[in-house]
Amino acid sequence: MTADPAARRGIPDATVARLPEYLRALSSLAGQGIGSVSSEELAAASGVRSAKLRKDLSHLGSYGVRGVGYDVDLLAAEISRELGLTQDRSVAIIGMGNLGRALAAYSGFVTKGFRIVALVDDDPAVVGDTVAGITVRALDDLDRLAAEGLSIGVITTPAHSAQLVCDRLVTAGVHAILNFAPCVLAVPDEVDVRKVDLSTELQILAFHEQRKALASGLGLEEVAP
Amino acid sequence: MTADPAARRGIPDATVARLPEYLRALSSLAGQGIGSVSSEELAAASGVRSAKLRKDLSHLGSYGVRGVGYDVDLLAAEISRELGLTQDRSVAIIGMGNLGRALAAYSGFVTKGFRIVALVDDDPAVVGDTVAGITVRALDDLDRLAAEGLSIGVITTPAHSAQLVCDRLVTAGVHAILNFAPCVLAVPDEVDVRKVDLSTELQILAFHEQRKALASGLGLEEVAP
DNA sequence: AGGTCTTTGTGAACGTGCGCACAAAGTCGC
DNA sequence: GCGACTTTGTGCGCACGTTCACAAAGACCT
Ligand SMILES: NC(=O)c1ccc[n+]([C@@H]2O[C@H](COP(=O)([O-])OP(=O)(O)OC[C@H]3O[C@@H](n4cnc5c(N)ncnc54)[C@H](O)[C@@H]3O)[C@@H](O)[C@H]2O)c1
Ligand SMILES: NC(=O)c1ccc[n+]([C@@H]2O[C@H](COP(=O)([O-])OP(=O)(O)OC[C@H]3O[C@@H](n4cnc5c(N)ncnc54)[C@H](O)[C@@H]3O)[C@@H](O)[C@H]2O)c1
Repeated sequence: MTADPAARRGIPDATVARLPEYLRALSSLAGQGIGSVSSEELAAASGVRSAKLRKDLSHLGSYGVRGVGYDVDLLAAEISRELGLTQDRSVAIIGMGNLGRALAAYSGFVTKGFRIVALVDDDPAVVGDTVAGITVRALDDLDRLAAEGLSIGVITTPAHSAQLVCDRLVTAGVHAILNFAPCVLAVPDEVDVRKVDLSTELQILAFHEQRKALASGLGLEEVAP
Repeated sequence: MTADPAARRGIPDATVARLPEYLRALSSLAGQGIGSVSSEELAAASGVRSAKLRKDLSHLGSYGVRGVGYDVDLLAAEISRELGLTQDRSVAIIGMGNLGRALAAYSGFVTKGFRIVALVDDDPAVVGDTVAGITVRALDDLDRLAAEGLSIGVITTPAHSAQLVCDRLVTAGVHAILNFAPCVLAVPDEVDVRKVDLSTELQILAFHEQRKALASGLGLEEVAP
C-alpha cells in the first residue's frame, strides 16, 4: 500500500513550519540566477543547520544529487507541491480596520498562490468602501463566499467579535482560519486555527531581555533576605 | 546557592511562549470580577490542557492553593514579574508603511507594559509626519534612541532593507528585535530575533487543507501508475 | 576507467516537551 | 476537631524534534 517508502504520509509539523522559509530562500536564489545549491548554502540562507535541512527535505523524497546539491527550481516545485500551493487558494479578510487594511494592501501573498477574494466588515460605514481595489462586503455575504470556494479566513476584528466571526466562517464551511485577535477561538476538530499575536511576541522578547539583564548584573534589587 | 529549588533558573521555552496567553486569560477574568480560578478553568480559557497549565505554573513557584485554585491577581502579578513586564519597555518601529502604521496605531501594547517611543523611516517624504501622535524620525536618530534606553526594535521595512536596519539597531545596542520582513536576519548571539510571517502562516494552513482534501477524496488526480 | 573528493541521506544518541495518573495538601461541612 | 472532598504539584513513560557522525552515492579530474 505505502508505495513510496521514503516520504508518504506524515511530514512532521516542525518540518512543515520550515518549508515556507526554504521556499523563500529558493525563490531568492532563483531570482539571482542560481540553479543549484548545497544543503550547507540553503541552510545558511534559511537560518537553520544543514543537518536539519537535509532531514526535513528527506521527508519529501530524494531530490538532491550527492556531490552536487539540489536543483533550485526542482526543489522549489517539490516543496510548493507538498505545501499545496500548486492550486491557488482564496482568502477572505474579515475586519477592515488598521490591520485588515494593511493586510489587504499587502502584495506578498499574491505571488505565493494566495488570492484575496473578499474583504468583509460589519460596520455599515465601511461596507461598500473600496480597499486595495476590492469592495468591502457585509458579514452576511460570508455564506455566499464559502459557496464560491473560499479556502482561508483571516480574522482582524476586535477580540470580542472574533468568536462570532469565527463561528460564521465555520458554519459557512471554512476549515482554515488565521486569527489576529488576541483571544482563543473554539472550533470543531476538523477546523485548523493559527494565531498571530504581536503582544505575545513582545512579551517573549521582554522575558529574554530580563533574563539577560539578570545574568549580567545579578542581585540588583535584592534588598533583604 | 540555588535558594529556591522549585523554580529558579530555566523556564522551558515552550512554557514562556504560553505565559502571555495565561496572562491575557487572567486579565479577562479579573475584568469580570473573578478573584480565584482553578487550573481546569484557566486552562480552558487559555486553550490548553489543565495538566500542561499546572506544570507550566509550577516552573515559577507554588502560587496555587490545593482544593481551591489560583488567586487571579496574585498569579497575574507573578507571571508579569517573570516575563519582565513590571518594568516598562520602550519600543521603536522602523518602517512607516502600511504595516508599520497599523502597528503604531494599535493600542494593545501599551496596556501590556510596552511604550512606543519612536517611529522611524528613511523616506524624506515620511520623516516629520505625525503618526498616532508621534513624529516620524530619520534612520540616523536610532543611535540617539538607543542611548535613551530603547529596549525592542520592530522592523516593518521591505525585506531588502531589513538587514541594514537590523545592523543599525544592533550597533545601537538593541538586543531584542521583532521582524516582520520575510527574510532571515543575521545577528550576534546575544541578540534575540523573533519573526512574524504572514505568508508562512498561510502556507502552513494550505498544507493542512491539502492534507484534509487528500484524506477525504483520495487519488483524484492520479491518472497513470 | 579508476581514484579522489564532495555532498547527500540516515541511523543512533540525546534532549525537550507532553499527558497520565496519583499522592500530598489544604478546604469546607458538620 | 475530624473526615470527606477538591485541586494542586509532580514523577514517570512516551513521542517528537534536534544534532552528530558516517557510509553510500555520485560528480569530476586525470
Ligand atoms: N493593529 C495592529 O497593529 C494589531 C496588532 C496586533 C493585534 N491586533 C488585533 O487585530 C485586531 C484588529 O486590530 P485593528 O487595529 O485593525 O482594529 P480596528 O478597530 O482598527 O478594526 C477592527 C475592524 O473590525 C470591524 N469589525 C468589528 N466587529 C466586526 C464583526 N463582528 N464582523 C466584521 N467586522 C467587524 C470593525 O468595523 C473595524 O473596522 C484586533 O483584535 C487587535 O487586537 C492589531
Ligand atoms: N502589509 C502587510 O500586511 C504585511 C504582511 C506581511 C509582511 N509584511 C512585510 O512587512 C514589511 C512592510 O510591509 P508594508 O506593507 O508596510 O510595506 P510598505 O512598502 O508599505 O512600507 C515600507 C516602509 O519602510 C520604509 N523603509 C524602506 N527602507 C527603509 C529603511 N532602510 N529604513 C527605514 N525605513 C525604510 C519605506 O519608506 C516605507 O515607508 C515588508 O517587509 C512586508 O513584506 C507586510
